[in-house]
Amino acid sequence: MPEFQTSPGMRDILPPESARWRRFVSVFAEVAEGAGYGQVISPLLEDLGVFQRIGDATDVVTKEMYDFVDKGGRHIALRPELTASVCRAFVQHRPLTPWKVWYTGSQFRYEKPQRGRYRQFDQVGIEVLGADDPYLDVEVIALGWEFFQRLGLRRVDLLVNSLGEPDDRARYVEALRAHFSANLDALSPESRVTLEKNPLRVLDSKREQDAPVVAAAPRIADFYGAEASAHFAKVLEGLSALGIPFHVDARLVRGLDYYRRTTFEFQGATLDSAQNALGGGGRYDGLVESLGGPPTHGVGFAIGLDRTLIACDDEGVFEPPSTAVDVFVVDTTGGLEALRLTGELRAAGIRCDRAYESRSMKSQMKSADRSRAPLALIVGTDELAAGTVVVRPLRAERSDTDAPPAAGQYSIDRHDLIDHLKKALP
RNA sequence: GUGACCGUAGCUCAGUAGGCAGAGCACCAGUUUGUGGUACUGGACGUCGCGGGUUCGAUUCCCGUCGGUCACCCCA
Repeated sequence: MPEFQTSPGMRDILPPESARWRRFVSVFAEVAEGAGYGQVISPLLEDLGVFQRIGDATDVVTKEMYDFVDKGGRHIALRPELTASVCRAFVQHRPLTPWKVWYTGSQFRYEKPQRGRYRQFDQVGIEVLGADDPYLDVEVIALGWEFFQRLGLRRVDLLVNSLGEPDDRARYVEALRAHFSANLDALSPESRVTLEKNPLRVLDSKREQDAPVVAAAPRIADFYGAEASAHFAKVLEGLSALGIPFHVDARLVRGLDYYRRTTFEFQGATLDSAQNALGGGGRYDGLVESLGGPPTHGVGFAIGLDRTLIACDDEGVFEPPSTAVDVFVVDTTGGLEALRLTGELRAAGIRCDRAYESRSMKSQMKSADRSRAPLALIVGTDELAAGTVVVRPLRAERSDTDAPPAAGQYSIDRHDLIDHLKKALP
C-alpha cells in the first residue's frame, strides 16, 4: 500500500472513465443550452450561512458539512449542494428573470462512503428563478427526462408529488405528527427519533417495522388548498401532454426542507433501493427570500454523476468514448524523426502518438497496436534516407497467417504524407 | 454515527495447524538481424494495509488502528 491515498469518500477518476465524465457533462450542457439555460460557475466555498438557510432540520446542513474558519476569521463551508449557491448568486447579481441556468461541479458531504455515495461527489443540474408557471415545472422535469434518454437509459422511473403550499405542508406535518405519535409503539426506535425532528422523513423509512404505520398515515393530497391543487394538476397535465411516463408517489418527500409544491425524483430501476435516486428536485419558492433577496419562485433539479453512470453500466449504455489517436509513429532511427513527425502531424490536426526510449521495432509495433490507432507510420534508416514513410494499416483481421509480415503496407513520400493522411483517415 | 464482512504482486485471488511468499492475467525481453493479435521461453514486480502483543520465530494467533464493501441512517 502506498503511503498516501485518497481520503475516505474521495477518488481519482482516471482515463478512460474521465473522458466519459466529460462527455456526460457535455451531453447535459447540450440539453440545457438547447433550452435556453446558461451555465453558472460558482465557488466551491461559500459563507456557512448560505447553507444554514437551507434548513436546520436537514442532515446535509446540521451533520454533514465540511466547514472551517479561514485565515480572515470567516466561517466557510465547502458546498454540500448547489441550489443555495445559485440562489445566493441570484441575490448578489440580480439578473433578469426568468433566470435559467445549469451547472456542474463537485459537492462535499461528510457521510460514511458507500457505492454511489461519496464525500466528494459530482452533479449536473438546472435551476430557474423568478417564474411561477406550472408548465415550467414540466419543462424542468422534461429536460431531466430528455437527458436520461440521450444517455440511452431506459429503466428510469419518474416519481412526482406535491408538498402543497407552505400552509398546507404545515397542516400536513401536524397531522403526520399526530398520527405517528398515536402509533409510537409500532414505530422503530430510529423513526421515533426522526419524528422529533421532521415527521415528513418518517414516510421515507425503509425499515419493515414502520411499513404498516406509514401506509396508514394521512395523505398529503387531502391537505392541498385550491392553489396547490391547481398547480399540481397542471404539472400532471403537462407531463401527460408530453408523453412522459410518471407516477404520483404521495410519500415522496425530499431531504432538503426548502421544497414546496412540486417535488420529483428520478429512480434507477436497476439499482438497489438504498442508492437508487439518480436525481431529484422540485419547487422551492422562498429560498431566495431567505437569503436576503426578493420573494422569488424557484424550481430545479440535480442529477448525480456516479449513480447515473452506475445505472448506465447496468443497462450497458453510454460506454466510455474512444480516446484513440489517428496514427502511431514508429521510429527505429533514434526518435528524433518521431519527434519531428508527431509535431508536424499534430500541427496539421492529426492526432498521433509514438513510442519512446528507442525500443525495438517489435516493441513499438506492439505499442502501436495497443494505442488502437488505425494506422502506424514506420520510419527506419532506409525511409529516413529516402525521405519516405511506411504507412501500415493496423487493427485489420490478419486471418492470412502465411502472408509476409509487411503485407498490406505501402510507402509514401514524406512531403505527401499529411495530404494523404487527411484523405485516408475517416 | 451504529452494525456485519473484508485488506497477500499493477489487477483477480490462492496459501501457510506459526518455519525462506504463490498462481492466472497484465508488464518487459527473447524465439523472429525491419513489423502488432496466437504459441513457447525467460525476466522484473511484495515491508502479506499499519502499529503493538504472544513466540526461538508472526503474512498466519491476539489487541488496536487505518482503509474498503454492504446494511441502517441520509441522499445524488
